[in-house]
Amino acid sequence: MSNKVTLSTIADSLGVSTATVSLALRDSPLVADATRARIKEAAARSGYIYNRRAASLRTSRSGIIGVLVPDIMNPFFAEILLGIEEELGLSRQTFFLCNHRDDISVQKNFLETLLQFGADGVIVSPAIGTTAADIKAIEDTGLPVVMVARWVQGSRAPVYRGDDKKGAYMVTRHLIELGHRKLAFIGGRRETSTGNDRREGFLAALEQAGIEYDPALQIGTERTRKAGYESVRKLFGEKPDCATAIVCFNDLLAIGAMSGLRSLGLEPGRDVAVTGYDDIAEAEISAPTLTSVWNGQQRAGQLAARAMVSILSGDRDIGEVRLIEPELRARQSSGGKIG
Amino acid sequence: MSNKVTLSTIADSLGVSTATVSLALRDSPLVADATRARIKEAAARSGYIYNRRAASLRTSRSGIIGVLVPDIMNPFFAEILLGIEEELGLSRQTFFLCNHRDDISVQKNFLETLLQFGADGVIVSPAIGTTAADIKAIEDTGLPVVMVARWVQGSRAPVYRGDDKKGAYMVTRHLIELGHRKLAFIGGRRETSTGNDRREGFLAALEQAGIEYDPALQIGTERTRKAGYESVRKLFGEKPDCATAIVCFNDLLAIGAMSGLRSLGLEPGRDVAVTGYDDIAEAEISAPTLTSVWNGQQRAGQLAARAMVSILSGDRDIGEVRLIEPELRARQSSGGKIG
DNA sequence: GGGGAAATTTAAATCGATTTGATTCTTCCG
DNA sequence: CGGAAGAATCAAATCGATTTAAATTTCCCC
Repeated sequence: MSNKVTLSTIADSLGVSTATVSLALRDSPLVADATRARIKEAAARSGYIYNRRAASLRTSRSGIIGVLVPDIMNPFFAEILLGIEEELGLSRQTFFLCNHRDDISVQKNFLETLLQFGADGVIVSPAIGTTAADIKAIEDTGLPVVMVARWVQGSRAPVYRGDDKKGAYMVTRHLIELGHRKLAFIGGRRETSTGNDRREGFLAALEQAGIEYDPALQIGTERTRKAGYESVRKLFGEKPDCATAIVCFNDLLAIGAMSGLRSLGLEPGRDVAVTGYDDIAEAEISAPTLTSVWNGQQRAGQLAARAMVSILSGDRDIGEVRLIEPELRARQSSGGKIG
Repeated sequence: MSNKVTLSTIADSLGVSTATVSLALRDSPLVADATRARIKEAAARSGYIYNRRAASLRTSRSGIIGVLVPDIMNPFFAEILLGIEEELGLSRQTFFLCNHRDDISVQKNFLETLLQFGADGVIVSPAIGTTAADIKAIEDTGLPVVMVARWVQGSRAPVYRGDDKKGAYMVTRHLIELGHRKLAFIGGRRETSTGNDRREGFLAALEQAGIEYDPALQIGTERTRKAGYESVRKLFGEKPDCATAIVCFNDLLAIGAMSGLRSLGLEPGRDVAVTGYDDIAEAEISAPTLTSVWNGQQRAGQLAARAMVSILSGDRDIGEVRLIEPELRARQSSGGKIG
């Protein structure tokens, strides 16, 4: 209750020095057990609040880790966050979250703020337009950087992510094996590494099957349910038979796409096959259930966080499992397993 | 690039005192224009990074606002965050986000951390189980508290939220006017103020219409898509005609519920009416489109943030529009407007 | 009981920005 | 030219915890 309890308040009340109090509270073996007990008791009783800014000013360690993601509303990134949260919680690190919305100036501002607060490290899924030089600039200030989900051409910072190209290849191949020859691809914007990689996987599968690709069937858009809905209405609104299958960049688009198909009187999984990517929780309970690719985003978040913790504790070896093996999850929407 | 640039680095290089540098960088009218220009130029050139912990140690103002929400994956809270973010961005405040997952110990830990960092204020949507005494305890440390979306019985901290009772009444009434007499209610857990309020609104509408309520038709569960899906399968799996309409606590449940109905061969909006709550972006593009209640969550976030900013800048009058008027958004899923 | 090793405790410097009261420098007018 | 008012700058204290070298106490054994 009393207005400001500091180390010296406690020290004075007990007739010891602040040095002793500081050491005692941090369980230093230097102080006698009896003294430690007295001090801890006094601290608790007086409602002492540890002042991190003072401590961190002195030690230049803040216990803060910055986490930047493009879109927390997107379950893909929300699941990454879950993984990060879980792992950082274990080592009692606090994190500052930034939702940069792929706006590079938001990202930049936040990084600046992190520096001002003396953050210990950054875990980032970089915004569209981030360059290797940008990443380098952060590292040059002494802030270790770990990337997650997205990577940046030319940067040597560690990245934890699913193998997007391989996963996209797998799901496309799945559709081709079911007999589809006219495949649309939605949401593969080239500006992000994931967009590029998944697109490449898609094209690789087509090429391998000798299918020529029709660029008109590729709509690069936002990656929201709404975008999926609208893209499908645009594509199929005019020509309902333009394609028999839709490969979506992610599950959100796929869910929107299915809704879009229905609004046109087409039944997803029967009239048109639809696949997603990421295998978010919703994929299992959509109607029809959604064929997707498990991408291990939660695991990627975990690994990235663990790597950061290792780096901060001085390890140089931060584990080399950085590319997560994707898994196809065939469900009703691709028509592969209707019923 | 040089390793640590501080105020005195700059001061030395220019042959002035740190006092002058500090004042100049903060645009104090005390320093001469020419001097200010020289100093700013030197700061920029040397890559000076403002050290907030040092500043905040001295001033005891940190520029940090803590924001706590139950679940960032839930679009309802994500939209609140959007509002908060937008508003705080305007006044260049940083915020620490905590996703407490309705775990009261997570909430407690985070509040402790905020105190240690010397946060200036807290905007919170309290976890289940939070008491007025808990809120009081925070306020007693000198941290101003503003609540959003949820309120706590007995607490006098300002709350910005939609009028849940009224909204639930409106949507239930809408169904009754369409002729429904057997209404189920999903997700109205009593532990949160929103759950309670919406449930009361629902019951009020029934009572007013002279409909007796069947407790078996009320399933209180999680508030996820998955829970909606499963609840419906439980209710309608055994007795497909147990109800003709489902009032869901929120849109997520409603979307899951529609999916659940479909999986049982029932068509939402035709065989069974479904309504949601919150009017999240997805409501408009689900198939069928979802009847919901606009709850103004983004606006609530904005207002809460604005109130916090006012409080911090010393205003005592923080505006009294704290209860947002809900609006019914009738769409296809309630069968009120099929086609 | 003396001496030295081991165990405790402490004084004081430090981290970097802010702020106040004092000092120095300008201006300008009588 | 003297000096008062105003402008610009500065020295030094301060915020609160950490840390190191030094001081003090305790302990043990001969």
